[in-house]
Amino acid sequence: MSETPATAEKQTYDFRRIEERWQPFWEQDGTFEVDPDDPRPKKYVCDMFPYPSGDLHMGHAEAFAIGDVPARYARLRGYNVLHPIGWDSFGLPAENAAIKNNAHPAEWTYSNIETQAASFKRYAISTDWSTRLHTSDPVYYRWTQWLFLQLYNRGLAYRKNSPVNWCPSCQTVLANEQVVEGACERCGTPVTKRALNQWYFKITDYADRLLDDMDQLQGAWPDRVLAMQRNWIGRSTGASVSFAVEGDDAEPISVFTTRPDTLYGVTFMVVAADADLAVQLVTETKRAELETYREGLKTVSEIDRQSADRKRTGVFLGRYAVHALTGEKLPIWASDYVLADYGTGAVMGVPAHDQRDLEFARAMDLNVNVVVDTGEEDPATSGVATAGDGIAINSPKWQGLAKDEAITRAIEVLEHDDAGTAKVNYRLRDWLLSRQRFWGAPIPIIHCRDCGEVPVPDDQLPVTLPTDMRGEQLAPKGQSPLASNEDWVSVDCPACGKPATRDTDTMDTFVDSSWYYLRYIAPHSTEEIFPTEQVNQWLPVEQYVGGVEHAILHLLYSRFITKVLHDLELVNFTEPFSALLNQGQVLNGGRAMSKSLGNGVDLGEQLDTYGVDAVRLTMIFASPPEDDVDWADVSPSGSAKFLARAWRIAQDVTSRAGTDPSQGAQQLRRVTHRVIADVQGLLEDQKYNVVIARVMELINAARKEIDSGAGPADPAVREAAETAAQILSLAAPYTAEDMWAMLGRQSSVANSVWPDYDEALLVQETITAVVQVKGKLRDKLEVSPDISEAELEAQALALPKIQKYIDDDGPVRKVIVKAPKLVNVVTS
RNA sequence: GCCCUCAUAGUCCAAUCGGUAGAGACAGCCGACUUAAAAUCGGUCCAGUGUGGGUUCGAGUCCCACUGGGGGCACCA
Repeated sequence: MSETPATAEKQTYDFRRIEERWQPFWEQDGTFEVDPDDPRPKKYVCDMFPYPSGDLHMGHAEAFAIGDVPARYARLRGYNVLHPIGWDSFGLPAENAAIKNNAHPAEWTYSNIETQAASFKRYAISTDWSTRLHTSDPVYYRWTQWLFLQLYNRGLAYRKNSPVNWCPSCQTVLANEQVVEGACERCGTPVTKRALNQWYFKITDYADRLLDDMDQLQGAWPDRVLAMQRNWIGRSTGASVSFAVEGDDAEPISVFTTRPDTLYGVTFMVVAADADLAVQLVTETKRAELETYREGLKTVSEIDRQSADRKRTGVFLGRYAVHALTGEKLPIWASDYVLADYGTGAVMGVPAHDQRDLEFARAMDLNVNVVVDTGEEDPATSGVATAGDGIAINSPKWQGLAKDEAITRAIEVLEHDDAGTAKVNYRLRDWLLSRQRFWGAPIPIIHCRDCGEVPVPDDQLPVTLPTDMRGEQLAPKGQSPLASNEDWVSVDCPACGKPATRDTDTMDTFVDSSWYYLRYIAPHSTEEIFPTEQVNQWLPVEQYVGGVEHAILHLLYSRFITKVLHDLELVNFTEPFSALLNQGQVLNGGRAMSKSLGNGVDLGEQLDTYGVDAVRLTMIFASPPEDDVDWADVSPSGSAKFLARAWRIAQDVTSRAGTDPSQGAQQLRRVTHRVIADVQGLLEDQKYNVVIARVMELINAARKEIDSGAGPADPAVREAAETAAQILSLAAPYTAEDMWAMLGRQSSVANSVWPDYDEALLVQETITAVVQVKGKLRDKLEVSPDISEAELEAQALALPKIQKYIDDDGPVRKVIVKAPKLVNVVTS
């Protein structure tokens, strides 16, 4: 903390020395701890918490460097900042490691967490470590279980038997969101279907609100994320239509259609072959055929089933439906091209105007009735269904109407005849949350022979995982390893006291992560899930930062849970994250880093070679935060060079701390204040890369002033150096802190006061006005910034060059003047 | 097929309201310092904004069409 007199011997910038000096300082000083009684306005900046898979990698380095910028800036602007950290510490990799190493998943998990925590401290994230939470701690998952029971009590958690996505490798079910192109998101194994009794959250009840509340997020969340969620929810409007079924006791079949105007074109009905409905409808003579068909489907992978050029297959069920309007007989078929879990699992076949139906009709030799004239070739001969707009034909009750009017009319007719109604349908399915694995929060339900499903009473929570299961005992067997632990499974029924069994499934880890941002407010509370009053003060999260890979899963689930909590009156807001920033990926050579490509870059090595600050600065400077960073295109050594250059400016300053800058070199002061003003706007706009460019500009200007201007003693140089240290503290905390100390200011720079810029210094003494003739630049003028339009026009027209153009091009038709920057002379 | 998004020097990227295409950096080249090199300092080269139209006095910026890259959804009736 020397005064660095001009005569003192200069040190060189040594990032290792600086890191070793300041990391312990921040920890002892409690620089980033949150005081709950702090009266200043609150700001909550949150990074998506990491999964503890080994040590931190380049992706973490980018995400957390970016997230730290708004957190640190809010601090400098005088906010009481909450910037917490935790771990998403349940999940399959821990279990796989445990099986391999004959250990308990907790060992691998908590050891990795410690490694990551140490790396985070080295990486100097401005975090309050007392907020730290782990979703695998009983003190946390007790409340995950409590949350489950709240949903259960509201009828939002239920069990149903239905065909589900099954990953044969992970030996567990998968949510729809976890199936990517027919394969398991985690391991890439083709997913198959299996009928299982599973737990679901009724997220579909919230489909409308999840969609409509996106209006609040417009502009504050990336467009593509909103688009993806909209896509995923997939609202489509149309009608439900009921078709009577021939036979004594047959229930009518209800279908959903977006094209009720094509009703007269229905020539057959199709039900999903894997749905119960098919079994109910089939006649005895066809039963065996249907069973054979259904058996065959089980072996077909999702990828094959979805391939477009597959042949249409199906079984006639031997039964007929009755057309709702014409009374015509319609054969009922079962096929795998109809999905059991969308709509009602049945469709009306309109081969003329739906490609899938047409292909099916051609394969099964069914009639094709054209009822919309689109001016295209007859689908029956072309093989191409005409799905576009057109005029209704062969449709007595809406003959001649255009598509939209025909749809409206068709719904009126259906409602009048009691045969159907307007209907909205969603692509979104209920959230399948049970997993047949060990390392997750057990579902707090007890199954009793007499009482059925019984929730675990509140005072018996948490239902903890056994701590003595390890290695092979955890191997996947198609049901949870917990099922084989009889001591754990056997329990007295809380309702009747008789012997009963625990539910042996565990919850999807997305349940854990759907509410952790609320828990950060009081991570150690054993009394309640979170303190509502304080949560309402801190939340919604003002800036949420994380990767776009969570655009649907985590973010949709969190939005859903927040709405449920709102309905339970536990929070007073309906959206958890007011603003979202998706940082890009870190690539190397144009591609994601991966072992198989051998292009991985080790974060630890980068930190050892260039220092923490240089790596952080590189991440931020490389590109706008939402763009990818290609490590092959950037220069951490260049960043290190710049940091040394900035650091030397602070070292060169010879004026004393507290020196009044007002008499300092005006030119440098103008730069400094311009930079402060610009940087504020850039930070608001999340253009963090440009912020760094501005500090570089400031450092360059200060260097010039020291070497060939007013010299190191000038107060403007100190002002520039202090400003640079403050801005740099957002991205390069070690260097900034050391500069701040060298400048004789009290640490920490992280809690310093952001400088006010002086408006007067932003005003230029003269400004360069451009003079155009017909929009082309022809001359320039140095003018006062407050010149009048008339004066500027007069000066511009008087310029000899401009006169010459006027003479050549003909008379002046119009002069556009935008004082003080531009004159455009329009000649004819 | 539908939807979102991007395209500016060799490279990564800037450019409030439509108003001088360049703030910053990497790489390159030249110079100063040095016995030499490194480090440092200074200087310098480099595009008319993917293509074609349109609006305008004026377009990187707004509109339309197309091309190319990235991403999402897709047998969803």
